[in-house]
Amino acid sequence: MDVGKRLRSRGYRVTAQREAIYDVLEENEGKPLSPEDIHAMAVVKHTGLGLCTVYRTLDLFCNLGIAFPVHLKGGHGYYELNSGKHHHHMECLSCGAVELLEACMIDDIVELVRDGSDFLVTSHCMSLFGYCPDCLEQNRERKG
Amino acid sequence: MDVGKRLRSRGYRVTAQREAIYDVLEENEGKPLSPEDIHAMAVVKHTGLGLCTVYRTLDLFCNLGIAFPVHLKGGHGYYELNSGKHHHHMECLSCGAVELLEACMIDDIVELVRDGSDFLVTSHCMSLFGYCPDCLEQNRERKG
DNA sequence: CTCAATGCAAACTGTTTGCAACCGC
DNA sequence: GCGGTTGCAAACAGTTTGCATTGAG
Repeated sequence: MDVGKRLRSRGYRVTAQREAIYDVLEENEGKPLSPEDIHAMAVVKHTGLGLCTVYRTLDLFCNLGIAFPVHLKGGHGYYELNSGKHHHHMECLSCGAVELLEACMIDDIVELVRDGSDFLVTSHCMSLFGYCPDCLEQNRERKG
Repeated sequence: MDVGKRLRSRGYRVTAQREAIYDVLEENEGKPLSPEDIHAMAVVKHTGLGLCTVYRTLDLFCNLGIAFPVHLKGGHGYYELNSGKHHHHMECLSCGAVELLEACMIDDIVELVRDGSDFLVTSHCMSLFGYCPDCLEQNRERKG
């Protein structure tokens, strides 16, 4: 769907900057880009575009469901003792509680990848996001 | 195994700071901590401990396989056009190339989670890391 | 014409680095 | 005592914010 419509229908203004940024995203569909990447490409389409506008626009696009963040290596650093056991995490969006997740389908996925491409997978990360029991309970109380 | 041994056997020195940091990690096994979290807890065990030492030690611990980074929400921001299609990524550790990965076992995992805990999963992220075909090829040439 | 959106520069946060003092081996 | 390790402060990178100006509706 047209960005202009999606912005206007939600009460946001359609500016040349936002269209330039959207175009860059569209031209690079399926390829993660940093704000700086996006700025570098979008500034060609709209001279004078500021980097902070890129940040603000990406934030808006994410809130509107137009874009979404991708979490690759190099995120904010959290560390954990390497107990040797393989596991993942579930993070509560509300309170930040993290629950351990023993389940891991990674072997199945790696197998699928092996059949479908020549990428050699050596490690991975996966996190689930949602709400922990405590927050769900509190939310229930507040409503009821 | 004892940290002291693991450090010494690799030629690194065993210091009170490193032991304090290791202790904090061990006491919080299974729980992701930020360098600041770790510093706050370790400075109690070793007064005067600097935050930069925490960073250096965590880096060392990761290289030695003693600790490992966990990638939760809030990492370096990459963005992508929301095409509505669900997918993941494979990132090449050598050149940074990113390959799209259609395979997703998330439904199976979510089901497992539903059976095993009361966490409500609303979203997730998963990335595989390894080497892309080009880098594997170049590496082969360099060796042969 | 009004107020959302922008560009700039400055502020802020998380992380890294240069260097002299320190201390494990 | 040698050289790896530390703490400090300053540097750095990525992101956010305050404010006057601009421009979409």
